[in-house]
Amino acid sequence: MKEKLIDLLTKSVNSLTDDFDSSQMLIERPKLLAHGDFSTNIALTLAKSLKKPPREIAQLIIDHLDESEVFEKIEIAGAGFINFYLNNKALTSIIQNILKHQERYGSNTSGQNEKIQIEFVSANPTGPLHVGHGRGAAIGDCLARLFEFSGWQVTREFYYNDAGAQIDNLTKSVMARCNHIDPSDSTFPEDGYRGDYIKEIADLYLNKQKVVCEGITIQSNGDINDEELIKKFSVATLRNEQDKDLAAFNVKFDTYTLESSFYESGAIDQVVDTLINNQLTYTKDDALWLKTTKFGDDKDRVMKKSDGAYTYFIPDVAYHLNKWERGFKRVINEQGADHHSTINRVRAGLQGLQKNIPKGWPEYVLHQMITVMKNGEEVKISKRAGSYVTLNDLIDEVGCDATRYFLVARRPDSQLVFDVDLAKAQSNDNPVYYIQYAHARIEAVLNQSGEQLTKLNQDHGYQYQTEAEKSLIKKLSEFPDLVYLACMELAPHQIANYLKDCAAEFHSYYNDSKFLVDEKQTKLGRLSLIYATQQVIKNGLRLLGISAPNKM
RNA sequence: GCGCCCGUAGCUCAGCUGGAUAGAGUACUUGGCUUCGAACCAAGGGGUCAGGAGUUCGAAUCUCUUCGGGCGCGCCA
Repeated sequence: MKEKLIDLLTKSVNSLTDDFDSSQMLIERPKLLAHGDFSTNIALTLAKSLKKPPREIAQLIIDHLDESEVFEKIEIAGAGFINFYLNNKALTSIIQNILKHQERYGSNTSGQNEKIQIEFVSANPTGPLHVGHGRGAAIGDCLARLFEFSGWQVTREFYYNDAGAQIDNLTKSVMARCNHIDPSDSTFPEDGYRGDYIKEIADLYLNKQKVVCEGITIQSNGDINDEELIKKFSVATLRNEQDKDLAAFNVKFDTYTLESSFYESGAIDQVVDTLINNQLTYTKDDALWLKTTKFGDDKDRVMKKSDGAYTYFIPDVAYHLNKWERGFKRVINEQGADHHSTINRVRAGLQGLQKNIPKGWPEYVLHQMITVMKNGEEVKISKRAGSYVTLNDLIDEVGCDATRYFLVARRPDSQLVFDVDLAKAQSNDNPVYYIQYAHARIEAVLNQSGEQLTKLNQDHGYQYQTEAEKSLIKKLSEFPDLVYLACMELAPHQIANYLKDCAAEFHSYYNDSKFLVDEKQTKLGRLSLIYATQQVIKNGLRLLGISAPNKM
């Protein structure tokens, strides 16, 4: 529809002037129904070069427009906007188009089946997932769904930092608990993790339990001095916990990659050798440095510490090289904004390998921190202090659907305040129920209609004329564009907001019109509209990973 | 001090590549169920889009600047 309009307008304008850059032409969907179904500013942008008043140009464009069967009327408004109003045939075809494509309505093939990897959550296996990880999980998973819907071959990946200093801290913490050292005790490891879950792991270990992670069984022997075993046991236990939480959050991953695997495969040594060979390193203070400033970083970074261990970012570079070698031309990393400084380093390290990896690769979506409020006070999230708002708690108390909606409905880069009491107390006022209610309400009407649903996608000849009807149809027709945009802009929150608007249009229509009327044509016409609405809501909710219940 | 993000209604937040009268939820005040699901709808009040300057037909949106908040700036990840 839009393409057709662009085509018509371009032809018209070309007959008026040779000097026309079609990129200046903006076709939009006006917010107000009174401004039509489509609108263009073209006359305004041409005013200067043609040296004529915009409204006069607008009239000329309309005069030169090829007759189209799609529009009921075309008018000039305001400073020189041209507004297009769809006729009934076009409105009906929008509905029929939705009913024809069903669960594929809104999808597109812009991805051309290219591979894309989305890495998200990637929490360290040092504690349960908290609300911040939940935000990452919700955003990352919705992005993945958006890309799938846009014709991409998506791989969801989770990266475990199971090597490095934080794992040593974890191990020491569990060992301390095995020795019955309380976190308040002065001999408890200074950088240790103090949460109660550490004690639970220690108890399991002391009771000689076994833990199975990714098919590998780790059997505790209860030996409180077996550091290596305690490490493996703790990491495996926590990974299982995290996987369980994610499963409860309706998030699944295709692949898991372990930081330790790059040590074992020698990939890290290779990266270091390459960087040394490319003469991008130097030694200072007994440490090995990488000249990341050559690639836009604000200072050089230590690769290898004076004690011989690598800093975290070398494994990160090796990991991303691995992603590149796996053939992902697009990689999106979803992570918390507190990690934003790694972006430059990872990209710099990759450039330093001189393997023709694009400068802006990989892409990043950063979500801002969440302030958690409880009992009117801010809860500081700190794994080390053991104060927590776990994702698991939220799912238990607020529900998976509501939690997902809440965490994905805001722009990733807005700092959001998650008031736990409010989310619990007002769970019935959560917008997600408003949307689901629309879906269930339509289901109830369709059930009582006594009509075969397959009859609804035949031409019934009904005239859509009320504001509520036109406004709802317009909203439904925007869905495919919106999906495309949300995907391009890596902004899944737009889907959430759209669904709320869409549900509002429906509820408004519901109170405005009766569907189950005697007059057959009216009944079929209206039912097909709400049937299409239900389909769009269902498709949208699926993109958010939220259920679309028929009853609630 | 330097870098990134943000500042929109009392509160929580939308506002698409600059467009027409800046929107929604919540809270507050009213009205609407003997008939398709009231977890709903309709109406009302509530704004210096943090302040200032610039760019242009046109700015919440782009640029600069001041102020305010968050995050990062480690041989932690």
